[in-house]
Amino acid sequence: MPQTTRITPFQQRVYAACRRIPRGRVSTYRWLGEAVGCKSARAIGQALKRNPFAPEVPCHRVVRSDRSLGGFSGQTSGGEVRRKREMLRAEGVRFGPNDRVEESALIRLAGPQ
DNA sequence: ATGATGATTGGGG
DNA sequence: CCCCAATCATCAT
Repeated sequence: MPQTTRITPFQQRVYAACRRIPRGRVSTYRWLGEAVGCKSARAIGQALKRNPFAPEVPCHRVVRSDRSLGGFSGQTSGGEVRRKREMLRAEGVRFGPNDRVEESALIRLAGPQ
């Protein structure tokens, strides 16, 4: 059983960066990592997966580098991911062919370096 | 401390 | 499509 209540310093940094993604736009696991000084996009996914502040911390606005949706609510495919797409669409994010976020929706957050 | 596990990524076949 | 190595916070031993 994971300690779902414990928020690590790393998670705080990731959530703080995630909060800067405006409505109707999305960023990527990789860019979020750059904004926080972490070279592992997977580690970012780990933190977002344990996000207890959704949707206040908009973890649904983070997608893969190739602009495909990526995971949501602990799943990499299926109904949860489908809802992620719907939430984004409701916020005004446009989608191109085969569930790819439109390029114009991407936002690269400012970070260190 | 050591090993396994991911909401990843870029590269290769 | 599939497989692999690199990456690193977390979790289980």
